[in-house]
Amino acid sequence: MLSVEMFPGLALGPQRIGDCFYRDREVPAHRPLFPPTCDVSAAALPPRLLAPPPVPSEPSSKPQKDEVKMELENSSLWKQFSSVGTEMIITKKGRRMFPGLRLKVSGLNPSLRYILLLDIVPLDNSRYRFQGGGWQAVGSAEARLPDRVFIHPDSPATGAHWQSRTISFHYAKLTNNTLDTQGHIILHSLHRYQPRVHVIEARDVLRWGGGQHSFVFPETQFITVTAYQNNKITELKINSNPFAKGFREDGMNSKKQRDARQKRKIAVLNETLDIVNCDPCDSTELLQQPSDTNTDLQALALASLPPLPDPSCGFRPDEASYPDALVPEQPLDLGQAFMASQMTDISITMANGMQDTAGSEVANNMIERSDSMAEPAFTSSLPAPPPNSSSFPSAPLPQPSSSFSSLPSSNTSDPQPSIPPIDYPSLLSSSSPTLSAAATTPSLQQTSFTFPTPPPSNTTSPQPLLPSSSPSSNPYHAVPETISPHAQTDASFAAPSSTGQMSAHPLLNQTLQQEPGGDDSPSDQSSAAFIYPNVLPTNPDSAQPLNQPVAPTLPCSLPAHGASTSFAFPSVPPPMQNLSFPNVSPSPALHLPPQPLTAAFPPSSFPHPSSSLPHPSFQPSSCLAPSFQQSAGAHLQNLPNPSSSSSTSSYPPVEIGAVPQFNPAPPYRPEVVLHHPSLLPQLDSSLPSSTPPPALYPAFPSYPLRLCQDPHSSLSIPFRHLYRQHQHGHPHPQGSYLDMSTRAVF
DNA sequence: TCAGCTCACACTTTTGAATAGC
DNA sequence: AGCTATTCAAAAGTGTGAGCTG
Repeated sequence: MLSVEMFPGLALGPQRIGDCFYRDREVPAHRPLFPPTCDVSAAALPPRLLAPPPVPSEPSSKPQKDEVKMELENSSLWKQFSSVGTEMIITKKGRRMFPGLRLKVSGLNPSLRYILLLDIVPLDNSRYRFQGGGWQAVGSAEARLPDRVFIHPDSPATGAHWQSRTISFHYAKLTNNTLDTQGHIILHSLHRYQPRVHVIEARDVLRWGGGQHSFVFPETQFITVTAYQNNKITELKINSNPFAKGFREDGMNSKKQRDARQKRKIAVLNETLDIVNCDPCDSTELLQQPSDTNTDLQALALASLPPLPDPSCGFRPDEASYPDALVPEQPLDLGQAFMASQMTDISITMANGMQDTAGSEVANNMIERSDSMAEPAFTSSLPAPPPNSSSFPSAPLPQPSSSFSSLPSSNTSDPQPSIPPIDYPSLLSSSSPTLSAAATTPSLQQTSFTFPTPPPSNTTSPQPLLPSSSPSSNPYHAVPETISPHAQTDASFAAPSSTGQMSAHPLLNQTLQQEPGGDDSPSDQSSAAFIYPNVLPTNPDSAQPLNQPVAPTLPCSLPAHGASTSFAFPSVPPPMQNLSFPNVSPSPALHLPPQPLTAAFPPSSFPHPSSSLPHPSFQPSSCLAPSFQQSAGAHLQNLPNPSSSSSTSSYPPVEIGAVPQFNPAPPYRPEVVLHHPSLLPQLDSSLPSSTPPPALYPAFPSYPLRLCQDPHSSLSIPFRHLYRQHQHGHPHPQGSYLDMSTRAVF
C-alpha cells in the first residue's frame, strides 16, 4: 500500500486538491477529483473535508482549455463489444487491447505541447465470473496492482499534431504478470476496468504543468480474462480483429479448417496404422468405422508401432481426405473423397466469402479500419446493443451513484443479471453537439489532471494525499499560470533545489544535446527516445499562468552519463511523482468523503512551493456544473440521453463517483511505468536512490524532441519503468525520494 | 472435480530488408 | 547514383485447444 509516509511527496498541498475538476465546456463544473484508490480513504473522511468547489474567480482565462474535446472514433465498435460485455485477454507477455482506443482530440492549442496518457483503473471492488451467460460479481477484488501509465509514443507533441490525426493507444499492452518488466499495464484477471485518457499540457518537455484533461469513455470498460468466456465476444473479436481473420468462417484457421487439418492428420496416422497393420481383415472393419474418434484412438495407439512396408494393407477412414492415401485399389475414390472434402470446405469458404463480400468484407474492411477508422462498419449477427445497456453484470458493489444502471443484457435469460448497465447515453449525454454522431464524447472531462495516488488505507500510509487544506485554503482554486506553455521558462529549468531529483539518462542527455527543433513532425521522430529534460523543481508558480493548476513537480534522480542531473516533472502522474518527492507535509486532505463527485485522480503531491501559492483556479464558471453542485450524487443515468441531449451544447456534468470505476478500489501498490522510450534510460538499475546533484538544463525549446510517431520504432525500445518507492521503503530524510534500488528496474 | 491459467500451435498482418527496375 | 516498386522473410498479433495447477 502506498502511503504518504512512504511517499511524502504524495501529500498534497492545499492547492493540489483543486487540481482535479470536472469541467463542462459550457457549464464548467468545478469538482475535485479523487482517484479510486483514494475513495476508500475518502469515504472514511468526513464530507466536510471536501470543500465545495470554489467559485471561479477567473472564468475562462484560457478559452482553449475549455474547448478541449475528445472523441472515441471507434465508439460504435466499442459499443458493440460493450453491449455483449467486453472482455480483454491478458497474458503474461502482454496482450494488446482490442478494440483499441482510437481518439480524436480537438480544442488544443496548436502550438502548445501535450502529453497523452492512458491508464486503466478498476471499476469496482469485485471479482467477476462468467455464469449463466453473464458476468457476475463473485467476490471482492484482489489487491490493486501497481498503477502503470502508458504514454502515447508521440508525446509530447503539439496540439496541431494531436489534432491532425487519430490518436491510437493500440500499442498499449495488458498483462496479468505482476512482475512484468516490459512496462505493460498490469491488471487482474476477471476484474472490471475502465481505461482513461489524459491530456496533459506540457509547457515544455520537462514540465507537465499546463492544463490537464481526463477523458473516460464508459463503453470502453471491460473485464479482463485469460480466455474468452463469452462466445459472442469471441465472435466479435474474430470478426473485427484482422489478426484473427484466420479464425473466421472463411479463414484457414477456422473451426472447419482446423477440423479438416485434424482429420488429415488423423488420416496420416491412419495410414501409418495401415502400414503397421497389414491385416486385411482388420482394415475392412476399420473402414467401416465412421467415427473419427475411433480412428484417432487407433491411430494414436498404433502410431508408435513400427511401420510395415506393405502399403496395400490398412484401413481408410471415411473422412480420410488425405490426398496421398495409400489405397491402390481406390486411389480415385480417395482422391475424390479428399477433393470432395476439400471442395466442401472450399465451397463453403467461397460461399462465405461471397456472402462476406457484403458482410464479412465490409466487416473486414471495417475491422481493418477499426484500428484506423473511427466508425467500424462491423455488422454482426449479434443484436444491436441497446444504446443504454451493457451486458456487464452489475456488480453488487456499493455504488452510491452509479451511472451504470442494471440493464437487461442481451442475456435476458440470465437468471442473475449482474451486469451493471452501462448507460452510455447518460454518460454521453455530455457529448458535445459539435461531435459527430458516431463520435463518443468522453463522460469525464477534467480541467485539471492528476494521477491517482495510493490511498492511505493502511496504517503505514494513512497520510493524506490531499493537503490538510481547510476550506479556507480554497484548495479548489487553481493557481493561475503566469507563464504560457510556450514560454520558455528557462528559470524553471534551473536545478531543482528540492530533494527529489531525477538524474538524466545518457540517452536523455544525448537528446538534450541535440537540436531541440521542437518539430513534432513524425519525421523528426527518428529517435524513439523521448527525452524529458531535467526540469528544475523550482517554484513553477511564478512561471505558471493563472488559471492553471499548479503542476506538481516530479523530481527524480537518474544517472546521466555518470553524473546525475536533476530531473523534475512539474506535474506528473502521481505514480511518477512517487518516484521522488520533496518533503511534503502530509495532510488530512486524503480523508475525502466518498462523494460521487470525487475526482478520478487523487491529487498528486506537489513538492514545490506551490503550496504557499494561491490555489490554481479553474474557471469556476466553466468548471462547475450546476447539476453537479446541486446533487453530488447525481447519477449518470439521470443524465439526459445522448440521443436526446445530443442537441444540447452543454455537457451535463458527469460524476466520477457515480461511475463504478471511481468507486472505492482496493488498496494497491502504486507503481508507475511510463511507457515511453524517453523514460527507459532513467530506469537503469544503477539509479541512485539518493538525490543526485541538481543539474541545470536548457529550457524546453532547446531540447530535441524525439517524437515517436512511428510506434514501432518507439516500441522497439523497452518501456522504461519508473517505480514508485517501494512500499516498505522508508521515507527519505528530506521527504520522499526515489528508491529505485529497492525495486527491480528495467 | 473444476475453474482458471499457461503454452504451443496455425494463421494472419505488419514490418523491414533486399532486390529489381526506371 | 537516386528513387520507387516489388518480393521475401521475420516478427508480432490473433484465438484455439490441450494440458497444468490449485
